[in-house]
Amino acid sequence: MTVTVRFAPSPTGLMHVGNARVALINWLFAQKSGGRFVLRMDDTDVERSRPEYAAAIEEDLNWLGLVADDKIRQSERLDLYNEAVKRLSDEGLVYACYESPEELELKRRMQLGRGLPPVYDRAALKLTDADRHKLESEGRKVYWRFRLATEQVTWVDLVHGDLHIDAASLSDPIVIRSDGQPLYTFSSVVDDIARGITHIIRGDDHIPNSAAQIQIFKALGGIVPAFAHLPLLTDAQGGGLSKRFGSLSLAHLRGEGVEAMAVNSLLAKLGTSDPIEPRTDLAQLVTEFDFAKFSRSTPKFDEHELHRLNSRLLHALSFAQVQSRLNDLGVPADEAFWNAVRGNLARLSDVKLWWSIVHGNIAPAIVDAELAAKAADLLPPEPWNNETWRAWTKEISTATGHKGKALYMPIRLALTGLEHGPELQDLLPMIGRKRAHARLMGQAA
RNA sequence: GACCCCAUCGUCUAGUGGUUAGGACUUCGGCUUUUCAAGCCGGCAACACGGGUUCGAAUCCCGUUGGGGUCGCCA
Repeated sequence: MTVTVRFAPSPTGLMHVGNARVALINWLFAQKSGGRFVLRMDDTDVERSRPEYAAAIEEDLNWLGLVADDKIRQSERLDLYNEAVKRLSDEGLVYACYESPEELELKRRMQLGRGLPPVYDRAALKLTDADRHKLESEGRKVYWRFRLATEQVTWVDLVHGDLHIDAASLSDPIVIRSDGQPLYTFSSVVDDIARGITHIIRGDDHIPNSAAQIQIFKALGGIVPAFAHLPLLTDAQGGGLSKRFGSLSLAHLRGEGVEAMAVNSLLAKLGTSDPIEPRTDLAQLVTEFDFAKFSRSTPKFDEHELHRLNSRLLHALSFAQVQSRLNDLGVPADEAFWNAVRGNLARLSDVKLWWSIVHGNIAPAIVDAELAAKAADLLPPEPWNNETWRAWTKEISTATGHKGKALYMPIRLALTGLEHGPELQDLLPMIGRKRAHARLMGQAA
């Protein structure tokens, strides 16, 4: 059977690093197994789902490079769910209930107050046909629950190993709301069967769901897929990631100039035994992927680590890998320039700054006018090459007696206007004699 | 409250009864004649606690503590 996985976001908000990690790992596993990756929009919650979020999620996924082999929307498949419910209710595995949400909430509060687990008491199971008619004639809306078998549900999880949940500790899941809308726990299983999903890879928080869903898979006559429950990411303080939702959204990170491959590299390696190192393409992440490398404990996601990784990634990018994007930024294709400056980039758009320092017009920073003027004087005639810098600074040193930082820093400031930057040996020939001379004399050039 | 998951340097982890407890990131120091980056060399830094089992425990068992998750007509 071909491996088939799915990423099933609900389009109720922007993708953040936690969702992205689940999507990535699904995709990597599919690639590694020569399988398929299905994108399923879980948009059955009509009140919260928004088409613009669905579009944003797809945009984020494309940015990361996680292209789906197949796309489905649950809102377009309601008939499928209704038909499945009909089948199960004929078999007595799904039953009609009539409590209002408020009544259920009250029941839960009372159970909690008595120190009991807030599990549905199955009162509706005791209803007779006459009771049901009466309730319906009173205008009560019916909703449907799946009747869980009281058993120990066990499975071998790809990351956790043996897992077991006592179904008695779970409420019978609601499969159809009183407004007729199917609910996730159920519709998800129907689609997983319909699409032949072989592996469900999702967050740890779904472990209790999985127990109920395994029973639904069996009730529907489907093959129970393998499960992999990934430990949820926490923030650097160990708290839930949801608090930082906004700033950790993919859209936000992208806006900050974080590379897609920096995100992919971190998310693929965090919580695994592999060192966290930048990878410039997804193919390498695919070959390195293995569930056996994943730890069972919750890793901390550190935004600073992402930014450090982003810098390291940029420094390692070859000219060929960025050429077209440099064009998009309006920076002419120049391999020598790229190789000179890439080690100083925190984000790709920083190249624009260096391009203007080399070829544009900037104001120099003069801290030692006398030294700068002398240096301008000693500028050799062009053509220049990588040896020019060494020969020139040596002459300045002999002429002025300056050396070390006292020699180099004023010149760097005059030439680039900045304290930090690439090797001047590489930059100087690109800046050229005319600009260098003007800047050393304190003129913008 | 009930149920589930988890516990090794600051962080990500290796380790499956006998190791000087290893690596990566961070950090610190040094080298590469200035800065930044990269590279190399070196240093600091961990088995949550308490009981067992055993000749021997980071490793197996029990308990405690701590952290995370779930208990929705959300997904």
